[in-house]
Amino acid sequence: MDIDGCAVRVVDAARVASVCERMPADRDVVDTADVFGLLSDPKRLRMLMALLDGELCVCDLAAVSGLSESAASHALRLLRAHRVVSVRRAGRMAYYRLDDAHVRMLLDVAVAHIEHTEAVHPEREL
Amino acid sequence: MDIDGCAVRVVDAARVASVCERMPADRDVVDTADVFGLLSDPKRLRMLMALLDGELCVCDLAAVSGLSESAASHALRLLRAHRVVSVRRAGRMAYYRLDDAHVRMLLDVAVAHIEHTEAVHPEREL
DNA sequence: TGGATATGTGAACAGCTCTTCAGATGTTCC
DNA sequence: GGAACATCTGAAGAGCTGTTCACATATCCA
Repeated sequence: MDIDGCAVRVVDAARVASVCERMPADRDVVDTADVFGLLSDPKRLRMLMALLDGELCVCDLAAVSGLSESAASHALRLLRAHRVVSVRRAGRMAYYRLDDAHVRMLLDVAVAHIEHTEAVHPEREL
Repeated sequence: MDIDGCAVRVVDAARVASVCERMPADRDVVDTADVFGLLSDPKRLRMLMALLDGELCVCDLAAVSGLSESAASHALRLLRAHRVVSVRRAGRMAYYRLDDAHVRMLLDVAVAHIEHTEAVHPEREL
C-alpha cells in the first residue's frame, strides 16, 4: 500500500482500505483534534464547565478556574478564536458564554460520565 | 472570596459559589482533561477512530494514522497506560482494540458531528 | 480631568509532547 | 542455531503550550 508516495507495510490491506475510506477528511480530523485540545487543559476545562450554566465575567471565570485574570484572558482569547465562546460587553465588564453546541455536547457527556462514575463507584474516593 | 488562601476578586459571589459547588472534584476534572488530551493529537485520533470498527494490529494502525511504526507503538503505549485501548497478542503480532466506553462515546459524538456538518453544510468543502 | 477598575496583549521562559533513531525483546520459520 | 520479522523501548531534540510580568486599552466615577 502507498500513502503519500511511500510504501507502507500492511497486514490486512482490505480492512485498512475500508477504514481509510470511512475515515473523515483530513481537515475534519485535525479540527476535531483541535477541539479536544481546547478541552485538554484542566483550568480551561473548568472554565467551560462553569459556563454550562450561563455566562460569567472574566474575573469570576478566573476565580472558578484558579487562573490569574491575565491567564484567564489569554485562555478566553484562544476559545474565542475557535468560536467556542462568545463575548457580551457591558461597560468595562466582559461576559463570556458557551457558543458551540458541539463542545457543549462533549462537556455534557464528560460531566455525565463523572457523575455516573461517582454514583456507581463512590468507593473510588476513599 | 478566598481560594487556596489567596484573596480573589469576584463580581457575582453567590453565582461563583454555586458554580464551585456543582463543579466536579479536582481529580475528576484533571482526569477528564487528560482523556481529552489523548484525543487531541490528529494522528492518535485517527488511530482511535479506526478502532471504532474493531481491532487492528500495530502496523495497520500506523498505516491508517500516518505514523511510523515506532511512533504508533509509543502512542499505543500511552493509550494503554490510560486504559483507553487493550492488547491481544497473537504470536509476534499485537492487536489493539478500544477498551473504554466513555472514550468510545466521545469519539461517536465527534464523528457524528463531522458527518452531520458535512451533510448539512456541504458547501464548506468548496 | 485624573485615578481606579476590568480586561486585553506581547514577549519571554519553563515544561511538556511528539517524533526519530538506534537498538532491545520476543516470535516464527528454515 | 540463525535470519527475518513485528513490536517495544529509551534517549535526545524540535516545537508547542501555558503562565507570568509589564504594560496597553477602555470604561466608570469623583
